[in-house]
Amino acid sequence: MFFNKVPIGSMSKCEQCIVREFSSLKALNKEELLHLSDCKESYTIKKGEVIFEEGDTINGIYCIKDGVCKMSKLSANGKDHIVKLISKGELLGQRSIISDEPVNLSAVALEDMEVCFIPKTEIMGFFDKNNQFSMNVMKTICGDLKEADLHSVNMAQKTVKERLAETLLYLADTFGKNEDNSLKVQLSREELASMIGTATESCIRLLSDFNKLGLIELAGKKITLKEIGKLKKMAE
Amino acid sequence: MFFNKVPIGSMSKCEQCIVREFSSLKALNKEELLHLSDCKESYTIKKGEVIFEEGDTINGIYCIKDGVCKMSKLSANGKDHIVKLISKGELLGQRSIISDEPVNLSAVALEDMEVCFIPKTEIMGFFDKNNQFSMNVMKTICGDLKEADLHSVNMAQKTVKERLAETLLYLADTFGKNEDNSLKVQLSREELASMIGTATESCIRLLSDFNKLGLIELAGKKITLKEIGKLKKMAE
DNA sequence: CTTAAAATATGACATTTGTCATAATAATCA
DNA sequence: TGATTATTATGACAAATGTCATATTTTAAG
Repeated sequence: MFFNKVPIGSMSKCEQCIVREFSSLKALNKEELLHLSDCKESYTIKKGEVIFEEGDTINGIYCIKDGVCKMSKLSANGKDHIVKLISKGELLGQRSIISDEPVNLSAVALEDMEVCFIPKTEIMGFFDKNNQFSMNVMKTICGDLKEADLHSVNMAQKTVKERLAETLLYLADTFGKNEDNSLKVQLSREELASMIGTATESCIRLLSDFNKLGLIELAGKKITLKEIGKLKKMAE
Repeated sequence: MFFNKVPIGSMSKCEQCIVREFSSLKALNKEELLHLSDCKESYTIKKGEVIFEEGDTINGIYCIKDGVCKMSKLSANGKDHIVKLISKGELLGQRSIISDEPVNLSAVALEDMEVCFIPKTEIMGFFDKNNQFSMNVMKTICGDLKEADLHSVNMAQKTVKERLAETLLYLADTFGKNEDNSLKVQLSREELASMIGTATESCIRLLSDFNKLGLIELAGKKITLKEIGKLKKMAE
């Protein structure tokens, strides 16, 4: 890993970290948090940097303090497929650590990020001693599983147009909008296509159609949703 | 639930149940198994019967002693999509119990089944007191999650032909073959189509093509894989 | 066994989506 | 800034897939 390690001086104490409250880590007690502060490492990751790649063995999990990254998988035909986006407050790499297997997805920063790396030994200790933490992790993974099942049904049953509408709404709901009302996460057309599982040209074409229909507004990379209701109907 | 409850006399003790060894329940100790024997209920389920339906609240999990069932989800367009098949040795409903939510998939028997119902309270007790059990469940769900992610990538990136080849191989690998070498699990064309996410006609047509190419052999509902190697290549 | 119903099969055609070519625009860098 | 490259956009066409119609076969029911 070649990230910028944030110097000691600016390292925040886990106890005071708000982000922690949004993840399974909220179950940790004072003592555990103090210990965690000592062994975690803070990193800044620049847009486009790879956190880990499919097949890598990781030795801990990443707690995302800020920013968004894409989780993708290389398909047999050589195309990258974005399986999901992960953002502030989520943990990265839990599955790999629990299964004791290499990661099955690649993680790449979509914008500048701040993350904390928590060593595997530490996590395993929490599993061992803190039942609530284990339950939290289990619930998170169960939520992920539900999402994933729903996702494959959508991929299998919905048209590209429906999937595009749905994805745009998801991006707006999950990552919010800028002051000018445009989507906060900026994806290239290629990335968007790779999320909905279609060719880049098809994605561009449909965006163009949506634009002409007045459902969205395109301005360079910026996408603004204009007719949420109609988009919802379109996503079925 | 309206299954046939197997009378006390024929109820097997969990301690002697071999199937248990294949699931997370293998972590249970003697004492826990004795307690489990007392509170579990055995059922036989006939082919086609519904174990639970999407949205149902279940009050425990099912341990599958024998048989195969399909887990499906209704998509917005009204079509049923089969997300996965579950068979002997697997637990049904873990996600729902852990998340404390209704089930998100329906479970329907594809053949006659034997299952044991284990009440939620019992499971929660195991989570509380038996760390190894919790870890086993976590690992199982992590495996499911990995599968599910791979599944959506396949749905998104592969052609119907590739998905059909892949699914046939999966059925052979996972559920085995009869003495005549035909696939053990018998799915209707409609069900097969619903697994690979395509129209029934398209599925039939492709099976027909595979047949003409000598890759498989069709005899009524029976499907026999003749050219595993070529099918693997086809599935990419 | 006969008949009705369901499942499987096939053809014809429309629609969706992918691919390749090329143009227009935006971003990057010397 | 100007040149170069990457991204976005659009057209033309081919390939894949869905839909509807209609046989044919299999299964179930009486």
